[in-house]
Amino acid sequence: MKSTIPDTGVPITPSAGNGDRQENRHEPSLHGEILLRLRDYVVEGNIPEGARVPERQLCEMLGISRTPLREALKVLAAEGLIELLPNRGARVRQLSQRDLEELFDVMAGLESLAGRLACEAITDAEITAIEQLHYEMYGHYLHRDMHGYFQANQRIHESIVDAARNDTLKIAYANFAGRIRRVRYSANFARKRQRWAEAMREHEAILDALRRRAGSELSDILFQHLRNKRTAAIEHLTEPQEGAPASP
Amino acid sequence: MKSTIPDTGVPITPSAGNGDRQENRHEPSLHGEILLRLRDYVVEGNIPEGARVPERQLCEMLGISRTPLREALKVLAAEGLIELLPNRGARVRQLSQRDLEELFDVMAGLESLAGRLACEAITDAEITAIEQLHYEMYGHYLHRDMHGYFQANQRIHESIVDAARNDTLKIAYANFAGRIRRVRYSANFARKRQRWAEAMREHEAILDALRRRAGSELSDILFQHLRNKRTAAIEHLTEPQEGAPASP
DNA sequence: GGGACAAAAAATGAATGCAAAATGGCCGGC
DNA sequence: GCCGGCCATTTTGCATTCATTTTTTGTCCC
Repeated sequence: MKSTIPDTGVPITPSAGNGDRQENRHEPSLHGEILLRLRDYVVEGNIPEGARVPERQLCEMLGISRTPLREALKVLAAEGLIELLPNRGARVRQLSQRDLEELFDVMAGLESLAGRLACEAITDAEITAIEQLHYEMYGHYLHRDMHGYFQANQRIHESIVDAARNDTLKIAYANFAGRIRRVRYSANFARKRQRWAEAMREHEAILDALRRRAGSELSDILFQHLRNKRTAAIEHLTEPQEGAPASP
Repeated sequence: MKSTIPDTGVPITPSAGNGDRQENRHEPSLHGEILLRLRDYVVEGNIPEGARVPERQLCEMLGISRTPLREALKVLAAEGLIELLPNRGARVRQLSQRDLEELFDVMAGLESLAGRLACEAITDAEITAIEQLHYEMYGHYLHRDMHGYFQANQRIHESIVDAARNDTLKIAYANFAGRIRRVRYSANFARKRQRWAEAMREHEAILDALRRRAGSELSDILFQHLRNKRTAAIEHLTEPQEGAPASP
């Protein structure tokens, strides 16, 4: 069992992931490329939590020298994905339960904001598109298709963020979403039947408020929706035997 | 008029500023020290917007080599304070009006969230302390003491964020606050009499909702409060001749 | 005299080298 | 037999050096 990073030649996902971060619009620089690849690599959970990330190994793996790697590590540390212990290297950040609660709440706040802003500017066409996604998601729900449900769900929330017409918010949202991506996955997969139905009802309410452009109301609903997600996720973490994790 | 950074020996404020950023709890490392100093230096507006920040000059100024400086620059770029043009160095980021609007809205969302969370956990003592600050601020308002008013105002908003019991939110809030600090200053100093009175009324409503632990309501009020601030700030920027900027 | 091209100069991006601190193993002591 | 201190090795942090790109300047031609 490899407890650290494999040293095969350049195995990291070829940076085709998100691609729309802060300053990374067109990245010819080695440092930027490394940053994107490392971020994806960490976000996707390729390194166990709390594991040491030796610079040397990463350098060999990426085929670069330590300078650009260290620059990328500093940025990732600033983003909260890893932590740098003085003279003792970088570790993948361990998220305590408290950290997760905080992150979920911040995400809730950002989505809540997104909903409020979206009500100011969203077009009927965009709402129709979200309705489309909603029905799609409902289909996955009926078929008990967790994966499809999860993806449609993600796209709905992304659509709301997009409709907010605020790139700064979008970037911040993506940043925080990255930090809890692993947990969100497992939380969704571990969703119990009851919570699932509840989530569907909440999404109905979200759509309703969005149609009426009721910003303040939508803000409340989205916050509570994320709060409930948080509760489900934390419950899953503390009692993982209850919800049977789906075979991935 | 020095349009760039002075080259006197180590003139940057000696890092005694905030001190509670992300990973910077106890920073014996040179890179961390440089990061704090550079961040303060930029946030305080010592470099004109859009100005080139030559590495060489900064290195001489700080008495260090280029490696830790470049690491700090990458982090500042990730934070959105500066931007790195490929092969053409670092510039202080120019904030367009749209950028400012977006930033204010995100701040509004974070404060809105902070208010909501604060209602869940705030103690009577904390509310009393905020009331205290409120009366202090009111005194400054009566005496037309802009500076005192501004400081009390800041402390009230900080207190609400503290009461949210969410360090992740606090860090994000500080990060965004740093980006618009200069503008916030001038916006507050340019505040017209009418807006000032309005802000006081809004603060009354904030306190009222806080006392009643009305999270959802407080969330709305705080968002609108920041929205109004945003409007005032943008107006000031587009018609700077109306509000007479204070002497400093 | 003005504009375009080219070469020099400077600055950036990345790699390497060196000192200090940490990790791990070993030996001696209890 | 177990624990603590000491030394070798590894790793980190920073400085220095090398290569590439940009910018400037000088010159030539129109």
